[in-house]
Amino acid sequence: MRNRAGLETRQKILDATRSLLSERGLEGTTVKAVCDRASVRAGSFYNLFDSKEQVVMAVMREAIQAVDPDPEGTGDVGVGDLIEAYISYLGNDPALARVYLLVAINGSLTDEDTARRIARHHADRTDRFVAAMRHDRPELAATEIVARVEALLAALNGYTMQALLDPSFDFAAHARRLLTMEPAGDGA
Amino acid sequence: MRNRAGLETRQKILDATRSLLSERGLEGTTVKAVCDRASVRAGSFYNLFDSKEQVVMAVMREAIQAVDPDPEGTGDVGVGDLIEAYISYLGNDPALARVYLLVAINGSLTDEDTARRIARHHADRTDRFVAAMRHDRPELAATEIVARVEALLAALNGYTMQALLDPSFDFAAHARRLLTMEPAGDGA
DNA sequence: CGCTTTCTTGAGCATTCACTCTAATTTGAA
DNA sequence: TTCAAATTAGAGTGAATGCTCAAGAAAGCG
Repeated sequence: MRNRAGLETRQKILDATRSLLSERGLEGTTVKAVCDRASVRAGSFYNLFDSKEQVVMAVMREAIQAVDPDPEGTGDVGVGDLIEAYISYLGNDPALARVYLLVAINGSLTDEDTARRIARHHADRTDRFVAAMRHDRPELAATEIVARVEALLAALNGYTMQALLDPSFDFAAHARRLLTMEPAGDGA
Repeated sequence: MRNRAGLETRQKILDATRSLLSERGLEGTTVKAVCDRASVRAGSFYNLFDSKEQVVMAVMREAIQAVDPDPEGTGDVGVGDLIEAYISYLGNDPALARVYLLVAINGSLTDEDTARRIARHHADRTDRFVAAMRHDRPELAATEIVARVEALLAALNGYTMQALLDPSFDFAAHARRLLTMEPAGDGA
């Protein structure tokens, strides 16, 4: 093993970047702050990463990956399972969830690649939820399922945002309640 | 009228700041960029505003105000009216909506005052929607109404975020569809 | 032990940032 | 027309940013 030390430093930098992004946002996450928190000098940073942007993107990819723990191939997953997985993820590592929203909204304005990445992830997530709802409610029409999933995910994202803004917000309870909601057909 | 010129310049600066925030986000909105777009020199900027933060806050207050056009005192407003108002606002001036989300998520991390302002606005908006839903469905229990409004607003915010990320997203159609959704009581 | 590769250091670079200041210009009341 | 206040211009400040680089320390191989 030739570069163990380098890998350890790399991890320290990633950890520092993730926590800083979560605590202070994009603007507050400077290379100096990252280096200080990681106990590393600027030279080491640029020995392992080409730019600040590259680290931020690495953390964001980490966040995207984590948003929905991968049930890879499991066919009998319901919407409830996906929601529960998301709840526990957001409870265990709120930092990553914050980073996701932060970088999505900020990065998408300036960086086209980020915008595509986020869009792609959202499409994948929608597909996953659609499959889960088809498993739960095989009697529903395809378009109906998509519409419900879109509303569900929008609400989930809205609650995530709220949790980011207000730490005392009970995300789990609100998220679970979404499970009991469904279209009435003809509304008020 | 002693300071008409100053007022015009002030407006030019506010317009430039709003559009820049919407297009490039907080980081991309520099004082130089604002001055360039407003065709004004730095000296004029600081003659009218104390700091960059002050202009950003002014635009944000504008955005908060605009998010829900004020029906001030009108008692017979339904949820549908509020949603339609929001749709037309977001359609007519997407820049302000983007600014709102942007500053809410970024500013709340660093600035405590912004965080309070956003929280307060969210509470007010919730109250408005609760009143509207009470008008539509007087038979529902208070707690039930609050729960539905919370889900509705979360979905609305989620869709807003999506519209910000993807300009081709049909916000109006999705927002209107939320009107037809309601809890099933006992879900799947 | 020697020797190459990998890693770290930390001073320092160019650039950009928000912001200041003085002098000049414009404005509007008298 | 006069004059003072309001407004603007634009060079300039210091601090902070992302990033570079030459030199040395540490690590792993023979």
